[in-house]
Amino acid sequence: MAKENTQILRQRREKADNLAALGVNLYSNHFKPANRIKELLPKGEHLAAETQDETNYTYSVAGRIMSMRKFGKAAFFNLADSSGRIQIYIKKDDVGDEIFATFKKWDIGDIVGIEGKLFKTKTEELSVKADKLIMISKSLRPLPEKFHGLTDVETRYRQRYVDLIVTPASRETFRKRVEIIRLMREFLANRGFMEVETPMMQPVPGGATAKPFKTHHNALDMDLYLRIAPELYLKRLLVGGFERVFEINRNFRNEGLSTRHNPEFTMLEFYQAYATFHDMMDLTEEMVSWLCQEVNGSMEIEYQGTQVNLAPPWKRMTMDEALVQVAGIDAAILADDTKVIELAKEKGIKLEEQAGPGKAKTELFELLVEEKLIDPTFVTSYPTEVSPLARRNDENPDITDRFELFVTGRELANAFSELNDPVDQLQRFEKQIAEKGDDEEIHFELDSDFVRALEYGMPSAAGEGIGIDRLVMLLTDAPSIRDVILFPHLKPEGQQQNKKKKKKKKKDQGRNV
RNA sequence: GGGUCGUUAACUCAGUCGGUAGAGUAUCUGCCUUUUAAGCAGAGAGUCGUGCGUUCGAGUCGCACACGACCCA
Repeated sequence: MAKENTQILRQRREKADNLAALGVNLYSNHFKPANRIKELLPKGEHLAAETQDETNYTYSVAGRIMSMRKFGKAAFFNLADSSGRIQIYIKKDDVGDEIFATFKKWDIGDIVGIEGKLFKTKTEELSVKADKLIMISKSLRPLPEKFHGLTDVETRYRQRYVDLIVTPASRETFRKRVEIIRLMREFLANRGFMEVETPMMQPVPGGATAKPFKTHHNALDMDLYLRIAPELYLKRLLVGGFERVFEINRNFRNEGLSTRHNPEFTMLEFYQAYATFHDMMDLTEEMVSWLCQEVNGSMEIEYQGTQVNLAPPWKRMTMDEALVQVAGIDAAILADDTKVIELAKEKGIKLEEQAGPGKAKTELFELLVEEKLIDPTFVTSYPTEVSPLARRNDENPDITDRFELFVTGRELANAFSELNDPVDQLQRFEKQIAEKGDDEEIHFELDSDFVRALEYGMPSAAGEGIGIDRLVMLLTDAPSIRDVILFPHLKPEGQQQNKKKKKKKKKDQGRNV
């Protein structure tokens, strides 16, 4: 954290005090800008250099002072509101000695209101010649340097408000994020999907294999988990008769942080009755390529220096095909259960005792294929062994009617024809519990109410999850998930002492035992 | 969890072989009524991430820790 009593902060506070002493309200609340800056720009387009707007209309705008060029008896500064930026010109002769004297105490970073008329300077920059000025909010901290801006990523994440003030690219990324989500809702609503909200606090966390966060409800005196996925609740809604549902909201996973993982992340999950995973592929292809076109104006984009083409149709291949075509594995090995497991071990993959060929294939895929799938590729026919919630293929019970979507070597979506046989589902849950690995934090409990729901009958259906953060990363060319989350999780600043104490305590306990 | 790199003024960054801490922007003072990384002259501004150590002397060398970035698991 920045030191809190530096010279520059003291000077700013003094200046504010001086202004207040002159009777200026530093935090006034009555100025209502009649115009947004963006509206003004076309109104002055036709003006020639050094001429004033012939309508002589008085506009009013409000915003933050971004830069300032002061002269003895005049000044230029740039004012930014959420719509854009415009230059303001103030002249002592126009506003009078008193007002000009208070203006001299204005700083870069202050939020102010301006009334005035449009004109063009001799360098042909459209500007507002100020008649009236009002202080709306005095800034007590200096903004980062005007030329380089804020480049320290830690400060950009911790003090996103400063980042948003001074980094246009950052504002643009978050505008795009909002737009992507808005368009996604529009796309799904147009196809008859209903947006619903299901519990974020769940007594039994399910729908994925992940470590949950635990919390506690005091009045009920019961533990609850922050959801790792909404899947099991959305399927209950299919049972209830809502045939097309979706939810866009946060999931929480109590796992490591990286450029691709934030503990809370946003997922779109949607379910459609009487559909198969093939329908989901069609829908996904259509939706994501359209989103890209809408947001970027093209389906061909660059992600971190790599060209990616999102124009349909997208490649579709089974996991076996991917292992043969992309990883160059002999098809004969894939057909032989023991040889597949041997190959995985040769490649250095550690498999648990009970792991079968399906697990081995999936691991081989992750190791040898994933990162090579740059243009969007649907990989289908995942082994049943690694797909506890997906419907088995009618011809081959060892594989499921499932796909994952990969773009730029990363998983972007996961979908399948849903398992709606309650007996099969119960058995798979039981098997999962019996085989629970050595990781105690992965909380796997049987959701018997979900099985009961299936027993009432769930229509055949397909469902899908799309990681919104990763999609936004792709469509905004962001290298880190923290660049697309407004307030990403970071370790707290300045708590060294606490941590040290904790560590010491642990050590002491260790010795006593 | 492991490795590599980074942390110096509000911001962006220099800092040589271990010898009194530097620049630009920002700030302050003066001049300046069409500038736009305005200009000119001057000034102030530092817990060199934190702690311990080596040394006559540490921003610089060593160790530990914190935070961050990247890579790996």
